[in-house]
Amino acid sequence: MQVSLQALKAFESAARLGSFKLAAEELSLTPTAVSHHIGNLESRLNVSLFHRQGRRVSLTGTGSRLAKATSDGFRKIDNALEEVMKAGNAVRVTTTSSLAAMVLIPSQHEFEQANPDISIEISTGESVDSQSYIIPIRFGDVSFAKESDVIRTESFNIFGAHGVTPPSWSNETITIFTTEWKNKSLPDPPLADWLKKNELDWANIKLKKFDQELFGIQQAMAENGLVFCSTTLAERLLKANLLQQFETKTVKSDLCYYVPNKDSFETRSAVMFLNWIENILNR
Amino acid sequence: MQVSLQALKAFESAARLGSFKLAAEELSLTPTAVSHHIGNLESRLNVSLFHRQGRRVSLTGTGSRLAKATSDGFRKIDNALEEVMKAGNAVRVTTTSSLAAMVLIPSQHEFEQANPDISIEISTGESVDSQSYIIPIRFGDVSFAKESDVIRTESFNIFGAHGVTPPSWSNETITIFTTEWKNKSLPDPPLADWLKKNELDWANIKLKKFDQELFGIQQAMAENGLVFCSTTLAERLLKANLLQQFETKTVKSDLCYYVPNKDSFETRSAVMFLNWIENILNR
DNA sequence: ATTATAGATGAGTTTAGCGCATCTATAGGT
DNA sequence: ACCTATAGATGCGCTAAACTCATCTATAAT
Repeated sequence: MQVSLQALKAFESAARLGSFKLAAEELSLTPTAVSHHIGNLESRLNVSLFHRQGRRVSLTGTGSRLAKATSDGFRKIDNALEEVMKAGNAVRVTTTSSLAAMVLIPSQHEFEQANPDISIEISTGESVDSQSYIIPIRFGDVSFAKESDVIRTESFNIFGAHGVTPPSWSNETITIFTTEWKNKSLPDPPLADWLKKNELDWANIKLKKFDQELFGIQQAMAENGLVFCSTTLAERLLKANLLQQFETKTVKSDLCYYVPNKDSFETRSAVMFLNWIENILNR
Repeated sequence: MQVSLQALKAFESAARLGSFKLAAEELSLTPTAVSHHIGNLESRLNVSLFHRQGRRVSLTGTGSRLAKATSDGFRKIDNALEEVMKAGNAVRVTTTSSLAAMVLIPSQHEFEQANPDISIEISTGESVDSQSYIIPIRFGDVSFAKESDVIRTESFNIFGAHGVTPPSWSNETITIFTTEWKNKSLPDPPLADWLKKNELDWANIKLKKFDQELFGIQQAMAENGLVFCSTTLAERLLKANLLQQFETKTVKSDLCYYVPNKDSFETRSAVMFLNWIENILNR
């Protein structure tokens, strides 16, 4: 290399700020270092870049031409670096309200404790800017997702609020909260399968539908009722004794959570997060 | 600074060439150094920039985004640097054919010997691109030039080819080569003044005019004749005994050589050259 | 299978970059 | 007009960053 890049950086700063002292502050250096750098640059290029008017400096013609180019060049590089660093030290996730509220947000703290240098931003809703560096955890039909992208296949069961007495499936009329997705192309919750597997029928069952699993679960807890929902969402509440499960059997569904092109996330933080969330969901 | 510029430079090169080894060669480093730089970069940014496929590397998505920016940025800077360095290590001059042929070109070698790191390009003709970094040595009316720009005021005299017998001004008819500028706004050579100062008259004088002093001088030498020209151009030929001067007195003229905005040239080489040529012309 | 090559890794060495002390010139206040 | 405070220049010594060397691994080529 003919000239040092650090010298150019010092020059760029000094040129932009019109002062070696200010440049030194910006770069966390002493004015001495800046002076050395610029002197070095001038002698290597055989050009004077600043007019020295006693204790004041001003750019020469050549100096300002060079300053234009260095400023533009370094700005371009700095912007790209900032982008990359943002991506490297934070994880931005978007997903459904239900997964966010029931799993991600409650566990967020645990992850950030284990990885103090990585911060997580969780957003819900369809603001799929498809902006690079955002990790989308999608909810959908398992047959539409690449196998390697799937992080959790959904199983369903009936859960009851804490303290509710186990229902007697034959005698009384039972109200069950369940979900009817807004998006009609999604497979329905496998209630029919579940009844079959548990050798029950529709006779005494009354359904109450919400468009997000989250709402059914909350309603069940609020009204001491029953909810038919995914084990994924119920798990934490079971452990916390806010929900209970009965002697019923879990059924698989065609639903899953997946991250499109999961393996294309290259930042350390994204990789850490994806490993972690996959572990959380499947433990 | 968060990341080292040299590491970025190494990354840019490796990204562009697709190989650490080639990058190392380009930067005159060992592959080890490039590997260290890129590893360092990746760990500081918390991002992997290259996929390592055994002994082969390829950019990740993030890597190629960053590479785009760094390549653009460094290219911009490098181009500007090259411009400046060209200006710093070479002098480009344009001037009249006469000054070029009679003074600049014959002395060019001497300057380049004294300043081995500076090369001179001399061009004539009106290709005044007004391109930056070109030094124009103009020939014109002294009253039109800034005083500080003038590097030589012209004096004129009669000179004869080597071996020609001094003319007897009174008896015979004498042919004198002189100049009539193409550019009519230039002051004529001060032949009238010269005759007056030397107490001679037009009686026996026959003029032959060229549009450049150079031609008159060459013609005089070729035909053993006399030429009325500037001392500036004659000087070197006098020393070389190719021309001789007589007992006549020199007269000043309103003509001069000047360099517009002479003091605005900031490159070391331009400054060196200007000092040197001013010295040559006035010694 | 064997060899040659690209890159990774760790430790030792060199040098570029930086700060300190000192000096000069000047802007700004009294 | 003088004094003071400030910006920058310069020379020298130190340290951390950058580089190389030796060694190791994986893989492409033959």
